Amino acid sequence: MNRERLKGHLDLLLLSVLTAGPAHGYSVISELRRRSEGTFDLPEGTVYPALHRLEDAGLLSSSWATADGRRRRVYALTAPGAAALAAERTEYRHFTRGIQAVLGWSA
Amino acid sequence: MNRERLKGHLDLLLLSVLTAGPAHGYSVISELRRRSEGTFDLPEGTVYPALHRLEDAGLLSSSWATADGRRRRVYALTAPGAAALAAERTEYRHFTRGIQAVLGWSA
DNA sequence: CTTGACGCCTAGTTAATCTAGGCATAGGGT
DNA sequence: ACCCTATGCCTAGATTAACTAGGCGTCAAG
Repeated sequence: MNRERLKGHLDLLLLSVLTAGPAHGYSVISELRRRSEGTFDLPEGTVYPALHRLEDAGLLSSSWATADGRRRRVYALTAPGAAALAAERTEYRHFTRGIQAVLGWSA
Repeated sequence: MNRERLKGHLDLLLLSVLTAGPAHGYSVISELRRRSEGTFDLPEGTVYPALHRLEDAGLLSSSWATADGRRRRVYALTAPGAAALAAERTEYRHFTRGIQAVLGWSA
């Protein structure tokens, strides 16, 4: 997948994964890869800064956890985050409708 | 429409518009706005450089025309351009399938 | 004791798009 | 005459999202 295509859609993906429940960064990456069947195999350098940004924006909250001697930062969707996700979904649909209209796809 | 979302999809849109026949830059912008019902209202500073890039890549060919005392550069899809468009469409579908899979949309 | 999976992080780079201007013709309004 | 808008083209530089390329550390397997 051409990376440029992802731009502007990353937050949608991250917030979406976290609707299933709190998760740490590494597992978010795995889950994204698993759900998309390899289409979205994002480097850590993409995901971690994005999670930090979303937390700074108040859309996620995080806390440290330890499992098997490894420390993890676990992220959870906040109420504003859920609202932002809903907005992202709406915008995404708007976007795809626009593309389809231009392409002449009735779908 | 958040502009970031467009990134990586611009070529798809431009090439798509030109499947309807040759057109000049300004009309491509209008057509994009019309077909998408205002969703894609792109600044000239976005479209003109993109058309130049596509022409440099051999996906478009251009020629000057004059109408009503105004000069226009008319762009037409080349054979490689049509092939690139087909590839773009496939990649776009791949992209949307990935998103939908992550969002849990069966669509 | 090295390799790989797990797990986190960030400084600097890249590159696509946008901003903000410039230039020119035509026509309508005042 | 003058200005404004629509039409039509262009580009240098700014913006900014995502990526590259590293770093650090734990643990289990071979």
